[in-house]
Amino acid sequence: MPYNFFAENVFNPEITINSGQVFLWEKLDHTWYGTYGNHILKISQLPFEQFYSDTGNRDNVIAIRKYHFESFPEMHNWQNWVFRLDDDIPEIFSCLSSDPLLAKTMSRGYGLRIMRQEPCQCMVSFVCSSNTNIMMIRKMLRNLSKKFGRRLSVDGRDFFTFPSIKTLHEAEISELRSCGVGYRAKAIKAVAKSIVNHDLDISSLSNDSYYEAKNALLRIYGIGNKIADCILLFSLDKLEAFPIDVWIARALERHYKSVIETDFNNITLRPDSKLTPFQYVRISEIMREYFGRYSGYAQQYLYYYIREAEGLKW
DNA sequence: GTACAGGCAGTAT
DNA sequence: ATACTGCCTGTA
Repeated sequence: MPYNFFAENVFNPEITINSGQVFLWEKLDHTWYGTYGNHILKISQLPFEQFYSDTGNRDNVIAIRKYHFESFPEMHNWQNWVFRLDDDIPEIFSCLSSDPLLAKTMSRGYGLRIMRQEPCQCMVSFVCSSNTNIMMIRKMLRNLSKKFGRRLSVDGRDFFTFPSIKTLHEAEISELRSCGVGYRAKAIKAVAKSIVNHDLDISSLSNDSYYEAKNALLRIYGIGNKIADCILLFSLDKLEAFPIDVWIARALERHYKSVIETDFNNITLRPDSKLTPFQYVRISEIMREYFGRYSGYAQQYLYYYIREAEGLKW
């Protein structure tokens, strides 16, 4: 099944699932299924309901798509948590729209959300993301779930929850590698170990500052700047994080060169869009200052924009 | 066969 | 601080 649900509207048009951040969602027969740690989430589309506008003008018919949310086991009102419905999108829009490119992109992709992921799943997911592509990441995570997760039957179909950290910690490197994760197996174990041993207190990280939490993550083998920023943004509520992958680096090179390459900053972007660790930290700082406390949303819109603009294969 | 894909760690300079 | 290297695995 082709993987093409990038930026598909889930609640037309208020909310969008973005495959760039959530790897274990799939759509089957107009229904979305997703993995949130130990839970399987389900979104079903209901038939369109038609309304006449309040003017009573019969030509002015509005079709509204409604959705039904379920979870296994039951998690009350999970959609509010997972889709961050408390984020004030109009406020975020007004904060970011002083930048012309973002104003344009946000208008077009209005509704793109940052989904809140289960932290342990998020850590493992992005550890798997290094030096590979989205298709491969999805495959790795599906294999891990199938081998180490819990089987759950939903709508007569088998789903697998995400493996617990304890299970991953106890797994042999060779077993992890059998899931196709390659050399990342060592890093997966390192993540699991740091949580099991309480070297990393995952539950406190969202209360810590961006820098404190990031430094804690960076101590773990296999987690560098980019992966740490993804974990912070997608599971630890650090909306000020600005992960820079090669795509974002390309977007910056095309559209934000003047913001970055100033005499004061003394930075020169390389043509191949690769950053040294020092450059990463510096440029990330510059952009976080430029976009402000919702830099993470800016990053998501830029990612959305550049992948669409540069031609992409999913 | 080779290049490449949403990085990272290790080493040398 | 930067440059260079190797790394699993599947696809083009």
